[in-house]
Amino acid sequence: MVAALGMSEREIERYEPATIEAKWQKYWEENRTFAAVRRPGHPKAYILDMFPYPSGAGLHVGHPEGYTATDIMARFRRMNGYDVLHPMGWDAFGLPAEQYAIQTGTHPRVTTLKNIDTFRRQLKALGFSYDWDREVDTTDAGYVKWTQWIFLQLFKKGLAFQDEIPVNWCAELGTVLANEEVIDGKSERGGYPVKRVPLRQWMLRITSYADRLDSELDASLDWPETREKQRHWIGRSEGAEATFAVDGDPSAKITVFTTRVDTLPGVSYVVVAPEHPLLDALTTAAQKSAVDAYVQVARNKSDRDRTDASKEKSGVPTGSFAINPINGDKVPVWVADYVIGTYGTGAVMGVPAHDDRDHAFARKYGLPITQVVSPVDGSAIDVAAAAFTDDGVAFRLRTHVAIADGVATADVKKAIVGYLAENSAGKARITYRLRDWVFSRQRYWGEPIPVYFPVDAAPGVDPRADGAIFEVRFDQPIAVDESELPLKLPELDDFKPGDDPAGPLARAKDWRFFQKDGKWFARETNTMPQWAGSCWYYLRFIDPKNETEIFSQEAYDSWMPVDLYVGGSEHAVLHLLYARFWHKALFDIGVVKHREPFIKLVHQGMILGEMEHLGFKDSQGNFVSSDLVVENAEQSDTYIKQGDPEKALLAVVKFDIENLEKKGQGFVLKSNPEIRVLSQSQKMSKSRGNVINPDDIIKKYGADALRGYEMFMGPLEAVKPWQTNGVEGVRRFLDRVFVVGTGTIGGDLDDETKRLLHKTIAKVGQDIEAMRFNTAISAMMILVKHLGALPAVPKASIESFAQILSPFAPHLAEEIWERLGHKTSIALSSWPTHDPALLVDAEVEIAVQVNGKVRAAVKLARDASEDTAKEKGLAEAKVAEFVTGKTIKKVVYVPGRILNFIVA
RNA sequence: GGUCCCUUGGCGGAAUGGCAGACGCCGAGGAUUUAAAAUCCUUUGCCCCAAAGGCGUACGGGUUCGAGUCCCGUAGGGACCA
Repeated sequence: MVAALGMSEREIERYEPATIEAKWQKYWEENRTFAAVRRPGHPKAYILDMFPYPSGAGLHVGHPEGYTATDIMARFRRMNGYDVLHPMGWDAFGLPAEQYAIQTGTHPRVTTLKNIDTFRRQLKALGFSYDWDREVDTTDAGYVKWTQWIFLQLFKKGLAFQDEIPVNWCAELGTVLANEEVIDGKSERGGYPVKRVPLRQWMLRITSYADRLDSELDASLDWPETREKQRHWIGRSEGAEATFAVDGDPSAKITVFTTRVDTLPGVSYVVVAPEHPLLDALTTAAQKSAVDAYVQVARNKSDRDRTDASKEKSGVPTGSFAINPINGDKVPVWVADYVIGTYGTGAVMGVPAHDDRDHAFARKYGLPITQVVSPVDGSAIDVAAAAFTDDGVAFRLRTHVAIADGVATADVKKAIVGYLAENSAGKARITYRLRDWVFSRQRYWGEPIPVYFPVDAAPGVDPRADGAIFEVRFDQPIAVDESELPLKLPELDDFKPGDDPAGPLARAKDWRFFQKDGKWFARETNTMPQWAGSCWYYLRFIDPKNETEIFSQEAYDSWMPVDLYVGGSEHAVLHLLYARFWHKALFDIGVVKHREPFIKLVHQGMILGEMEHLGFKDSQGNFVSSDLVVENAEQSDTYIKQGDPEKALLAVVKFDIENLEKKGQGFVLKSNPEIRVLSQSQKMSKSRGNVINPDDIIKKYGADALRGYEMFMGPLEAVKPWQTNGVEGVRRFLDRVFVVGTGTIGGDLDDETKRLLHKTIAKVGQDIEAMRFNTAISAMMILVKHLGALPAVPKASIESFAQILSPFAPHLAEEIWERLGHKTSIALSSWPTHDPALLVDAEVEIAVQVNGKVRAAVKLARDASEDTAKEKGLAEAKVAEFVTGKTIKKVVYVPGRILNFIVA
């Protein structure tokens, strides 16, 4: 090919990404090429990445995946005349810097700033078109000020409040964790044990937004399945409350919540939670010791353990009886820990015939099981054997209000709710699974909560003195005045949490206590969780340096809402739900003008390590087929033989693909086809040693190659295994681009090249629009191969090609663009136009089938008539062979697509 | 256990219901080279020496002139929830 370009005599210049990339990164920075500027009359695009936590490990290959995708979108929009806001910043509060501080004494700020520098350098090396002048850092005082300001707005609206609640206290981490940060009784981060203890906490009343967080997740948002995940998390359920009178105690009433109020006539017992306020009153003298003992045990179990469907349910009778409001039945009242005190009403009705959990409970304790719902055929069911939990029709109801057999479940519900409402014994009610958000952390490295409390002490007592006697009036919180924000963290030498749940800030006495008008006050010593800063950073990017307002109205109107938001699906529920909650609260006080912040959401799929083939050997050195091997539950990445009582660890042997062959769905050893191996790609992790460092890839292949490969791997949303060979493939493509783009330029555009060029321009544009980057790259590869085969590359074709390449491989595209004689950045050029007339070929090749089997292909005018097509099709020898001597029963002809002869 | 998603060559993946496997990787053969690397060309789903032909999108059914694509069921995998 080089010879074809007439360059064999000359010194051949090699594509050197290191030189080109550094040159253009410097150019963009010096020229502020990507400054976000709003021009009248232009559309806008706010294209946002989930900003990273700047960890000490630096960038991993997952970051450039989503970041390249948004960069392509941003560059594409700019070339199409949009004003683009494409910013980057740092979610920089968080535990690792603080843990490091505890171990080494290095201030978290020092660690954080160092890590940010690393991340910034790495991101700049990838050539992303961020407006770096808008960088935000959640730990920066200028940012913390507005995080605290939002907290104060929530506080003033009654959305931030204190509560003494049983929380997940992790002594090792020295902090309280949110329910979602606790997995199987251990902390998500670190795996330390978590205990339930009552503690004063700041809470955010997210539940008061539950209905809107659910209902406003509507079709106007272009979101993936994440929408459903959030719906499940919020867990709206329509049901009813029913109030049971307590037999012999006119003052006591037990209200239960149920989604199956139609089964109220089938209640055999009522259960209250161990935390239920009436429990003491309900417990008879005879049952007191049993109930007390039961409550004692239940107290230390987590909600998750208590409600785990796979665990056996337990309970104790209270000795009292309740009156069923629908039929006057007397049923026993039990206490059981599968009912959670803070959920619903803290009490449920037991209908063993129609609920699996109640069924198991009734069988265990010998409670009656009465069928009140049947399938639509009205049949009796053996409910003693299993619960019938489907909707159906009424079955032999005994109720104060007459309901005939055969009435549908939905109508039974209405009739019963109607009766309950009329008799003040219940009503329809909607509940949510969503809980209020525990918002305080007993840590140092977070935003101080801008609240203080009066201190009660004898006159002259200084609460800072050792042994001083005083009381902090936590019941009288006072908001820090907005003019005093930001409330900065005190300097500490010792960041250890200690065993005081008040947190390390409690030790900074000169910071914590202050005098005003001669009276002592104490600051809140809890800090905010890491979520706080990320709840609103997208709002700060629009006006990041504003010191007097959170942002200006002009900036808001210029850029909001976010048009495209790309990030990992691990944030599908929490971050995105919290951010939506804050946004709605800000909407209600008129700070923002849109109900939802993120119009379109995309999750990039995780990049896994390279595929591995693992064989297993037992202690005798014999291979064990992988279908007889299971992962050892006690230690990840270790394996044991299925059903081995000794749980002896198997030796793991990595195999090269050369030693394996395909059999069925997997691979077996060539040397012994009975032995299957485990073929898998795993998450990248230090311990597995399969981590790919982007710096190494850039050094060896260039940033453009890394960007291109990550986009070429497959669909953005898919989980994909890394293949370093694939990077080499993309690098070869870029090498060819360089040769073509710097070779002999000239000559006229022939018709075939012209058509291919226009088709490619159109396809790449459409593919970018739909974020199908892999197929866009494939189309460009085809074009480059064609251009490379020409004796000289027509200037118009290489110019347009450089432009469509530029969102993907911006450095190389700029270099070619400049060598073609352009003085301004290709990033500021206009996306090339294509002629739609050139996209459709006048003549097309279509397949000719006989009985659905392809026998030949014919060239036909796109709009050829059926008669012409038939004639041409039958003229093909292969077609004739299969048609001759048979009757043509039918001809299917779809112009430009298919010709099918149906013969008998 | 529930909900949702997925399953296409040796690998990553393409395919508005219309010629399955585009593009890339790996492999094979060739050119170039003193030799190698790099590069370029050819080839590359399976069966069959080859051709002709047949078989092929996890498996079993169905709808359709035509199914990777739509419907039902089964198996396997993943995510979230419990």
